[in-house]
Amino acid sequence: MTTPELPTQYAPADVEAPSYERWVAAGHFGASAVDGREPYSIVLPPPNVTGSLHVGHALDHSIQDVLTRRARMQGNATLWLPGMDHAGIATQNVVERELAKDGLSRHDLGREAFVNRVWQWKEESGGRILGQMKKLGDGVDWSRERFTMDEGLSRAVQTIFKRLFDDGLIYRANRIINWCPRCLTALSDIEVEHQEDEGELVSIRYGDGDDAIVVATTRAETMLGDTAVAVHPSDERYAHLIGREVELPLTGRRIPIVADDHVDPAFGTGAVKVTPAHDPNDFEIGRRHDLPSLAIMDERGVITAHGPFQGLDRFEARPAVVAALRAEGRIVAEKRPYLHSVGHCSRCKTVVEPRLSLQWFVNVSPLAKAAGDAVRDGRTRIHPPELAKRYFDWVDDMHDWCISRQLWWGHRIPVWYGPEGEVVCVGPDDEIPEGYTQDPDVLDTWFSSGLWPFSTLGWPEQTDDLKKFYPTTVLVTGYDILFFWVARMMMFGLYAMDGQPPFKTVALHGMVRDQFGKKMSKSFGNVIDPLDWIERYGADATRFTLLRGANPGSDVAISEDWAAGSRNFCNKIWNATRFALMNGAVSDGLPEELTAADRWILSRLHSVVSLVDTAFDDFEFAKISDSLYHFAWDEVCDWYLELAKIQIAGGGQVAENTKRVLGHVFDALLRLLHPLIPFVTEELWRAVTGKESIVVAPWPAHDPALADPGAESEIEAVQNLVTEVRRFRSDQGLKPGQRVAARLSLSGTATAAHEDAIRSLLRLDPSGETFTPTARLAVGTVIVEIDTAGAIDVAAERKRLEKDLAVAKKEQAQVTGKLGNEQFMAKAPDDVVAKVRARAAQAVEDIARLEAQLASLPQV
RNA sequence: GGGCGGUUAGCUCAGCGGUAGAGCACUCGCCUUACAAGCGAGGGGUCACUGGUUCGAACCCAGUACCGCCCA
Repeated sequence: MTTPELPTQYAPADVEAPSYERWVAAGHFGASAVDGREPYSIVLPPPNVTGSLHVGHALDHSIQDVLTRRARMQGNATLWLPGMDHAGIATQNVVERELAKDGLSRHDLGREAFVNRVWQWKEESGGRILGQMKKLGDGVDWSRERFTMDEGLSRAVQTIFKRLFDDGLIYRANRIINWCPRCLTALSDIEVEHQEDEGELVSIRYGDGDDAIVVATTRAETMLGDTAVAVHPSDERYAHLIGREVELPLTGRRIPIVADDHVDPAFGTGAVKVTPAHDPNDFEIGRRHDLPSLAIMDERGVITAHGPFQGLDRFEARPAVVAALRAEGRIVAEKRPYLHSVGHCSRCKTVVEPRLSLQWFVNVSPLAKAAGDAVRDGRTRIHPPELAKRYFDWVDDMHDWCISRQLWWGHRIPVWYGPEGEVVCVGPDDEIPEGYTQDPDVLDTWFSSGLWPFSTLGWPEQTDDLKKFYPTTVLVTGYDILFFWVARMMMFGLYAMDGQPPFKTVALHGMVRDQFGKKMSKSFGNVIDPLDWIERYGADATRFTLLRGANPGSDVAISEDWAAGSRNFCNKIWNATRFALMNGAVSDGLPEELTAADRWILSRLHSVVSLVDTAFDDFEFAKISDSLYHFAWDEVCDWYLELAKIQIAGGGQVAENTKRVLGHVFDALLRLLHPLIPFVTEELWRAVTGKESIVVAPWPAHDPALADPGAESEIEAVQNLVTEVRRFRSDQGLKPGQRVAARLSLSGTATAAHEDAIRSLLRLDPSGETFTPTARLAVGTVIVEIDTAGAIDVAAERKRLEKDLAVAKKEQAQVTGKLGNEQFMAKAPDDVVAKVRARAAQAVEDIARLEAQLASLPQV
């Protein structure tokens, strides 16, 4: 490409899709198990096939893309493996809603037809996500795309189920589980969201006279299923009642009063009703006292107990029961509203009903212990480390995991029942015994996504992929699913892979929030669609905005303004590179002879490479983005390009050399930026180098030999001088373009060799024969005399000088205070004392200079 | 109730023992031929509060207040 083809504004839409297609076609993202280089592997946390990518995914994917793009440039055998999970409940819900539009339920279709219907939906919905990933620029290996319901992954599910079953770690039991009466399935503990809801607390008197006992409840309707009242064994108020029976109102049943250690005597009246079939704690009490469990609701939460309440929904039954009790004079107290914690289905927000039912469970204790130990002994590192505690709290106190779901969409439980009640767990290659029927339930989606880091690599076969890429290098995900998902992968990975954890590092990021740090929510109307931003600002700008705010483990606030800022940055890079190309920048190695400006920018480049490399070690994407942003904009664009203009304008060998330095700097800068903003850098880098793709270019090497403190201080001195004089010009109302005559006394200072550059940057003409300065500036030891071509604004100048003088005097006071402090002089380290001494000297000099300048101002 | 994190410029956040920083927003001046998605200059902070440690604290320690998150 030749320069004139680059327009003055970067147009992401023209560049993104073609670049992405070219990358994929060239096979740049493909990984190979026979690649002899160091492996670097990441498995993408699979998005739900039902959903679409939101801005949180955009952050998660951007981070993984940055890591893998850099790893690839560093010469690793790099794998980023994409895929989706089947999201059992969510997907089934979506398809059932579709059916409901036609007045159909899944039962009308039957299991097989329904599942086929879901597969159809999966094709549609999954395709949308893939398209979104391409728009973001995700450099994933599409040839390895996986889906949790694929044949291979299903085989993995069945294999591990059988192995756990045979090891006695999977069992079936009648337990109180979390039940969603709308989804009609069991849920695990973590699929229940607790929130403070307004309810009621009703105190009910059971029994009469001496036998009367008052219990308090937020769920009055469950009293229909009470089979006891419990009190604490040492509670003297009730000692005389223990072992006796009391009549349960409305039912006429007589129930025992039992003593149980788990009753809190300080809560309410100290007596609690016991409903073993509808409350997990009561279930335990029931077990300890051998109480019957009386179920009073069906799977939809409708009362089945005989009597006037039969057929009422649980929420209709509640006031009805209270009213009936009140009519009998049994309501002793009522508190309304009463704030208490209520569990909701994380999928549909329905209030969860504890329900006694027969379900499959994983005995997690040995698995969870191994998962904790792997982090404790450093085989897996959680980053940032503060979040490891949350992980430990969870795995060290994990309850058995209910894995059966009463759904049709998912991996069916590989257990078959014989006519005589035989139970057989069937492995993928086992034969199913004649006449047996399969368990109707499917497995929790997390059961299959827990296998993701190795099932996607071909497990249970010992594939080359598995050998090459497991354990994966790093897992990138939000801290919110540390125990939903990460802990499960740890448990299964360690179990299936002989104690090898699935990842060397777990890098956690935060949630994406709006510009005020508020959570994004549809009802609040502050949701940002990443695809919308990609269209309006470009994929690079979208990514850069997210990455620039991404500090390890902490939330990321973003706003439209910042996306515009990122777009501006991309445009800046675009134009700067365009300028370099217009001036003949070539990247074919550095010249022998370098100017101070050249050595300065190379020194700065070297130091930013080192800074970026260090930040990568700790996943400090904000720091990476920020240092590159400032290096590119403040140092390359604002100063080096301006200095290079002068060097090129001078012609000769220096001009030729400058073109090569420009080429070198932009080549390196674009490569450093590429993982963050892949599209614009690809387009520009191809133009600068004429090579095929930056995707496979090497990551810039950190070269300490380029460090040049001498050049740095020389150019800094030039910058200081130029800034000071610009400030004077601005205060004096001189237009930026207006040329004025000046006399510079630079000899003996660090700026001595740069008069041409200084004059050019400041638009100062040489002082001629008739030069008569109207203003005299002292910047350090440099004297600048200027003919401002008119009367100078004395008031403005006085104000400026007085301000500077006040600052200098404050500094002097502070610093001399320190030097006069014996303790400080005795105890502070030498280098600090030396620094303070230097500051003191500087302050004295500044004050003298500023006072002299003030004195020389004409009196008004 | 238990735990974790936070409180620094108008907003979002860096800084974590030795001269308070960035982006955006704001003010002023500029279409200075790479870029107005830009250039130059500028204003703005008792670093939540109270004690302590230290020659020295935004930074370390203790407590208080408020905010957020996780778990029960």
